[in-house]
Amino acid sequence: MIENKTNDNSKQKIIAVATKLFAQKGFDGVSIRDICKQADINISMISYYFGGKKELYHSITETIIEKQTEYAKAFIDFDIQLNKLSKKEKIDMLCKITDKAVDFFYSTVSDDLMLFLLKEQQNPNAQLNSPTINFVKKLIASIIGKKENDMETVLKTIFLISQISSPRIFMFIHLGQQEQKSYTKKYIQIIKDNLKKYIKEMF
Amino acid sequence: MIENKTNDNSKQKIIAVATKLFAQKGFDGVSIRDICKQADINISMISYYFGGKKELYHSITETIIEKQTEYAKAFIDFDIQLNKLSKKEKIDMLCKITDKAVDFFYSTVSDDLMLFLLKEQQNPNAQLNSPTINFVKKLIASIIGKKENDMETVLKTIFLISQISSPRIFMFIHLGQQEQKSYTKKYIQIIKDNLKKYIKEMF
DNA sequence: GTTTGACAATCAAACGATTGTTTGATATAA
DNA sequence: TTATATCAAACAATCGTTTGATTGTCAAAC
Repeated sequence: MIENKTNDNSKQKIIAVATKLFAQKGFDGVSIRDICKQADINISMISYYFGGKKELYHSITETIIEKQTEYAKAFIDFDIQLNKLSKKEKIDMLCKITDKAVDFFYSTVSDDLMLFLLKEQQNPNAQLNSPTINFVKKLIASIIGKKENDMETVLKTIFLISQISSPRIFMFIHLGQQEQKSYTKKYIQIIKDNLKKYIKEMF
Repeated sequence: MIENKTNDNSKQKIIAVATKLFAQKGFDGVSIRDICKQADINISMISYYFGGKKELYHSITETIIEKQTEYAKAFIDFDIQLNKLSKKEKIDMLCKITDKAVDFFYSTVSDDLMLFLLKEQQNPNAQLNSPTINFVKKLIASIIGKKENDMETVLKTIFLISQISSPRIFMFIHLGQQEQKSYTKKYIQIIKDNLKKYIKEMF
């Protein structure tokens, strides 16, 4: 009584368990035997479905990029008519983006994916080039002036992006899961308010 | 012509290389053969001096705890007379602490140690319990009221601490080393100013 | 309705490579 | 001599991967 044929079930199971374990212990900290044991699946299935451990990891990475790109699409329209906007409109747009960014990180991205993303950001070999971050950079550059290579601008951008994502990361590290859930809603609003205040003070 | 006898040189060499590599690639991402090859030292020396790979890692961890404790000593005197201070004095103290914290992270802690610390913070098995963070928690609790277990207080504390350390982390990730050095000074001041502003707005 | 063949999915077992660790011999300095 | 330091070599264990056989499924042929 074993279910077979066109069984995406196993593939999804592997991805789910792998995402969780990679997020917890990193790429080198997890063996494919660990993954398969927890997913209750034969070891050879990883090579069978993905080609190997690296390819499995890469598969998860691409999922994140897809999610980020999807989220970034909301701002592509703005991107086209960026130079037509006034300074005030641009700043308002930046506030809207931060609002969306916080919502994105707290709704679309699962806890495991979030931790995975965090690990990936610190991976020196990582190839994650967020379209969102690139757009925000361009946006801020267009507000201050046209010096997109101005390092100070980039630094402020990074500072901004860090405020978007880092609080949740610290919640992951320092708080238990139950405590997280009960304070998430209230905390999201705090983050949003602080970000808007910061943006308006910045320009 | 090989230098011998009471040779701390090798031990220090191992620690230096290990700290750098652990920070870059994490505990599981580095083999003791990698460390010894880069330190130009025989493999057996790690077991000889430290007992094993885990013990070597733990040795580096303890170095960080020692540095943090030393830094935290500056506030122990304040800790004793905490309840004698007025609210305004407490807030001023918090501002002083953030100032010291930023200086600490940018002067005492080396780049390798900083990255190592970052990796360690995300390690679910980590045992790093910063005395500094604990003191800041207590301090903020005494400002708001005596509810040290109030989660909102803790959350704000975490938000504060995240602002102290996270910008530097993002500089590590997104900027080259040369760009970092040339903008560090200016950036330290930006961080300090923002932190003080945030603290005074918070209460 | 049954049989057949092709294919995807799963499995236990073995592969060579790499892991952390230990060993026993050797070299150096007190 | 004695103790510390270093070394090449071997150790068992684990790693990612591959193999070859076996399973279940479904459409086509009978």
